[in-house]
Amino acid sequence: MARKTKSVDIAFRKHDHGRCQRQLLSEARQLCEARKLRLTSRRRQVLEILLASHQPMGAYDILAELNRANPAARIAPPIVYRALDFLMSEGLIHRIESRNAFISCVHPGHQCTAQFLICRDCEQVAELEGRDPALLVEADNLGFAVDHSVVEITGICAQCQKHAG
Amino acid sequence: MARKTKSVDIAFRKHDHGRCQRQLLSEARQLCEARKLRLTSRRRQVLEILLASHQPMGAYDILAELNRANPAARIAPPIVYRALDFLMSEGLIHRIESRNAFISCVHPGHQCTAQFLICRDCEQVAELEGRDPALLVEADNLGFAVDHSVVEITGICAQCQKHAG
DNA sequence: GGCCATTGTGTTATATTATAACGTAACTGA
DNA sequence: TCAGTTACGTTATAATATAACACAATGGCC
Ligand SMILES: [Zn+2]
Ligand SMILES: [Zn+2]
Ligand SMILES: [Zn+2]
Ligand SMILES: [Zn+2]
Repeated sequence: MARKTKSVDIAFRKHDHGRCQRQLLSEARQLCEARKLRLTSRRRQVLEILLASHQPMGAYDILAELNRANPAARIAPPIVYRALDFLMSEGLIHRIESRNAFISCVHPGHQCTAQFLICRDCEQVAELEGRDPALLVEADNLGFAVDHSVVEITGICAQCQKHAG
Repeated sequence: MARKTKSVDIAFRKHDHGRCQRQLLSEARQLCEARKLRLTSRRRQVLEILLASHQPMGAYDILAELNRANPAARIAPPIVYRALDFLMSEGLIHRIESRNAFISCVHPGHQCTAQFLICRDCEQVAELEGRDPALLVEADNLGFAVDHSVVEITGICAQCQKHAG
């Protein structure tokens, strides 16, 4: 099997993130159009805030950003959580359970099982594709019907190891 | 490789849980003695509350149990969280990140990477042993130094599928 | 266009989960 | 018994998330 690192480690490599951002937003638009869903302006705002980086953000950080962008409005938590629920349900963002945080998906619509490498130094998160075969076989042996999986690996990314070493 | 299901699916099978409980408490005692650690009465109380079932419990549920057992005391959250931190640091319990809950470890001291199957119907949690080779290879390719992993699979266990079907 | 059903938004209040900060008690080793 | 350390207790508060309800926008239908 050839090694695929194309979209795997984007967060940990230098890349044209402006392009990356526009690309992902455009994919989100297309995906919603195809599914007859409304990517409303609030939802788009929240998505754009998450697309601004490959780092996870807490709901209240997103809330603060929203309120900075709309100084007149005084937006409250439920608005953010509802937008996040929508974006998660469509696979446009993911929740990082071990951080109570949210992050934009780097391959929206793939319906893959998301897996994350989380650097506890630089706080960047890389999203990997694929499933864990061994674990699913084991689940199968137990007659367990898988629904959703959370795979989050914490450690130190290559970049931060260099800086420290 | 032979299939090992010995301790893998204990939470999803009938077993003598009284015995299971006593066994795990005894292992915890031995482990703390070996490591010159103090399994104080508070810590033991919290562990025993978690050992009472193979279901995850929230910190405040544990707190309520503690206060039920000690009606005179009025125990406060930090006491519970400190006991939980101790028990986690020694691998006697695990945190279920996707539930903000805690569960007793079924093979304390193994230093394994814990992996969980979580039934969203009966709420039981089975702890599997082992690591995900594919994912770790990928982490390695990226020069990522793994520290800690969270693997939580949600779905419906065999038992609950039967009841529903 | 007017109507209805549905979906999305805004608002207030509150629930749930977790920690900071600080003082006291218990244990440990000399 | 004393000092150093670890664990416990207490108060207050931070951080995360949701309930409940009113109103607005949208979309299909006539
Ligand atoms: Zn990018
Ligand atoms: Zn994704
Ligand atoms: Zn048992
Ligand atoms: Zn374990």
